[in-house]
Amino acid sequence: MNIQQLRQKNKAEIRSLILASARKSFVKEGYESFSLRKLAQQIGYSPAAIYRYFKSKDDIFACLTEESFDLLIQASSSVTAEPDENPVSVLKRGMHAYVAFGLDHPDHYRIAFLLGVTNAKRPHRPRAAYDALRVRIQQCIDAGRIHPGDPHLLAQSLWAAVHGVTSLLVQRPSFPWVTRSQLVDRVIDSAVDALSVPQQAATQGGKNGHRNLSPSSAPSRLTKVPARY
Amino acid sequence: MNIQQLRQKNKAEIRSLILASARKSFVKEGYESFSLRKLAQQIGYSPAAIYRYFKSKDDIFACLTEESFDLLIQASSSVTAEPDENPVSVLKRGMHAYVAFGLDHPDHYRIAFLLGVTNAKRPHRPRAAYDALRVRIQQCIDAGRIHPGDPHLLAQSLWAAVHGVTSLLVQRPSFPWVTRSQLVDRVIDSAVDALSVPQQAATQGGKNGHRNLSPSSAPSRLTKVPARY
Amino acid sequence: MNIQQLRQKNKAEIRSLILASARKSFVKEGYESFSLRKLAQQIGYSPAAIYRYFKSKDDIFACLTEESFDLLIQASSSVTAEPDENPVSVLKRGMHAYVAFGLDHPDHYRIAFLLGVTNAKRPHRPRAAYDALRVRIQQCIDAGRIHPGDPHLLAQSLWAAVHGVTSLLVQRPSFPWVTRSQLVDRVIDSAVDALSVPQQAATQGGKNGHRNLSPSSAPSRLTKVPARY
Amino acid sequence: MNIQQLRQKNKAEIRSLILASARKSFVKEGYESFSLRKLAQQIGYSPAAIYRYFKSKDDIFACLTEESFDLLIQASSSVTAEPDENPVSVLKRGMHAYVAFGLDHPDHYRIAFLLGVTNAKRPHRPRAAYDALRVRIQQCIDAGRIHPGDPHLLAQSLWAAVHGVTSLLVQRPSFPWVTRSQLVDRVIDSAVDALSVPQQAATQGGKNGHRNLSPSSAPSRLTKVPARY
DNA sequence: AATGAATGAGAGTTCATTCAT
DNA sequence: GATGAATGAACTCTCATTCAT
Repeated sequence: MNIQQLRQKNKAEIRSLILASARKSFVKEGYESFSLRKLAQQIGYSPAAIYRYFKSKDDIFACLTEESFDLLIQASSSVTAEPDENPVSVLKRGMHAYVAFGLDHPDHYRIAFLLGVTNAKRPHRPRAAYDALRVRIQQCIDAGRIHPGDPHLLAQSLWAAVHGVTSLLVQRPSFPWVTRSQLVDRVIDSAVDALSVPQQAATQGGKNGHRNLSPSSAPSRLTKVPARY
Repeated sequence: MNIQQLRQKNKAEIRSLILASARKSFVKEGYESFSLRKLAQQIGYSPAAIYRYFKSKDDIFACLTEESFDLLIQASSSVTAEPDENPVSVLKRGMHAYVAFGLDHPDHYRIAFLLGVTNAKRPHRPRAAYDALRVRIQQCIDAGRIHPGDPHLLAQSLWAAVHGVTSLLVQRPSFPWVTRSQLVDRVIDSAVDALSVPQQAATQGGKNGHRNLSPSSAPSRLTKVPARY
Repeated sequence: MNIQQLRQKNKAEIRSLILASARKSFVKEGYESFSLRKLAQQIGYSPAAIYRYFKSKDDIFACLTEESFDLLIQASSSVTAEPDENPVSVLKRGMHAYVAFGLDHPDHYRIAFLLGVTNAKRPHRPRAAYDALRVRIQQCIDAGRIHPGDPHLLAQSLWAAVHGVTSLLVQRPSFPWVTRSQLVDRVIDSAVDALSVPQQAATQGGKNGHRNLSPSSAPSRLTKVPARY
Repeated sequence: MNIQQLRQKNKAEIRSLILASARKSFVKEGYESFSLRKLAQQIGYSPAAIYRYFKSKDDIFACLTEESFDLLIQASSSVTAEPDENPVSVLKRGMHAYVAFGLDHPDHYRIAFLLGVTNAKRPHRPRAAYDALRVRIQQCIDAGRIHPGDPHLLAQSLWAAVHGVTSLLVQRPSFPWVTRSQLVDRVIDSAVDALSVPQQAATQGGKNGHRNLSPSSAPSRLTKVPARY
């Protein structure tokens, strides 16, 4: 089995194995019924063995949230500008990457945002993800594509948008949502376009330039965000 | 009869007391360290006494989430159109009421959206709040103030916006947010205005009619949402 | 309902009602899950109300066993000699009455013999039933129908026989027993006949006078024990 | 291997220790006041430690009754025919062994027959003991020593006899019994002899061949059942 | 006569954690 | 490096019982 093989590996990998199993158990069974014993059983170890790799249960949780944040930050920072790509497109692609990460890894997103706070005994860093956002906004402003304004305000409002759609979809999977791509596109487009300086002549030929409320396909084409949600 | 009523009233009050204390403990100490014993101690009862008012711990949680949802729904539904008020204003005021409720009662909001899902053994109803939103959007569309489109898509995108800003502010209180009213206004304005049919001539005399990104004061003036956040 | 009507009655009857319900609950659900609360609920009273009628839970149990013994004694003592009935017949009828009581009221029998002992804090009286038996045996001896011997030894051996068959049938109802009447007849006949002075000439014409091992129908005819088992 | 065996042996021994203590506590204090906590205290363990050896309280009870039945069956099956021993003697010795086991191990007998039923959630097996009895009876019939008849009827009647005397003596130790050996001999002799084909010429010279009601010493001499009761 | 409210005690059970091996 | 054994603490929950009303 996978587990047996992994058990032969080194410490770091076993830590990862434990964390992965912990995350799964934790998200699936909820806080109350998560226990080190069950975790140990799932990975084929004795409960005591876990203490070779983690100081305590809290330590596991801390690592769990840390890891989740790292991945989230990495996912949303990994978006870099393509040659000749306009900064608004980069901004939107970053936001799509953020959402995509949350939808692709709901366990990580849940842990990072649902439990990381109440339980955390040391400060965590959603900050980094936010900072990347703010930098990209500033670049849009500098390029004259977004109306000047407090970059913090703008970044926070965009963060609210992506966090809102992500967390709703992740936490209420059984709600009768419209298709994920429609919803995500709409949220991101609304949030960004509302801040944008209209690019009347070039991009859209319509005389009044008002935004089209049917599912905007443009962002999907521009960005490389997989259409999987 | 009088006695019976008194007793029932008393019982209901004690139930409320227990629920209030439970909510506080629960939100403050988190799921793991919440226990009936501590709860009982906090309200000066023996652990066994609680069972006169609630069938079990799960029952307490169920009541907790139910109550929170009821209040949230009630808060966001309570907004009704004033005479001659345009439907977009009503929509925005409803969204403000939603956010205001979350910020005013963060415990309720946390319980409704953080734990209501993972833990709930019976389906809950964020639905009602969403439906109110959808109806208001439809009224905007009917009035020609919002571009026609799938009301579900529009409602869900607005919900994402208000939930995003609310949950971020509630869950990350220590983050260096801009002022709450600025952020909330911006998020709501962006989300709604992005969907709106421009009212060029009448409301804004500027030649290009683009929205002003400095804190929009218009909605605050129009709506009666208290400026408490 | 029956319960409602009974509730109007006097103290003694309510005591009986409680005892009856207690017996049923107790025998059905076993010792471990029997509780005053459930008992109270079953009879439509509050738990506290029971204390108007019984001092404690132990008191209820004491009364329960006492009552069972009383009924058992009464049942097996109620057999009296008919005119011209020979004493062996009376003896057997008494034994049949004992068994019949146990089979007809398994709850009473169980309580009297299964739990009355371990739990009893004051001495109980299976004695009376035994004494009746002993007296009847003595009458048989006096009539020359049973070989002389220690009446205690004889009585105890007969008691063993009837208790054995009764308790097995009562406690192991799912065992594949032969028909109850066959088994009971056989046990009583064996136990008594083994002590008896053969009545060769009159009753059985066979030269060796050995007993017939096919289901002896004679006792059934002689006695008035209902053939219900 | 050695270590593993030692550990297993040790584990088995501790299980036995726990079971023994449980049996004693249980029989002595009765069902109601038996608890894992007290049990743990008696054997010098923490309550939680017991769960390393038994899955639950019910598991302990199941093992308890199982063990008791095993021993009872083993005890009564262990009687085998000596060379030239007549089958009636074997039958009686088997019955004596049954009673002797019950008297020697009253706790086992109580658990097997008092609680094995009410409490057992899975069917238990008094059956095996009964089957051994039936086989021995059949051998007596085949040898012409017992009158032909339904072996089930005969076996059940004998079982009633031995169970009756055993359970009375075990459950009512304070009753003024005659000496145990007298009573047991009488019960077994009556039950068996009543079924037997008289062996007039050889064994008993008396012209009427009637059984002697003074304590039959014959079985005691023939059998090897210790005269300990 | 009966109840609602309350409690102290205790039940079985699970947990995170330690430590000798 | 890993385990078996063990524990103290805590859990949810039920119980018999009391007492003011």
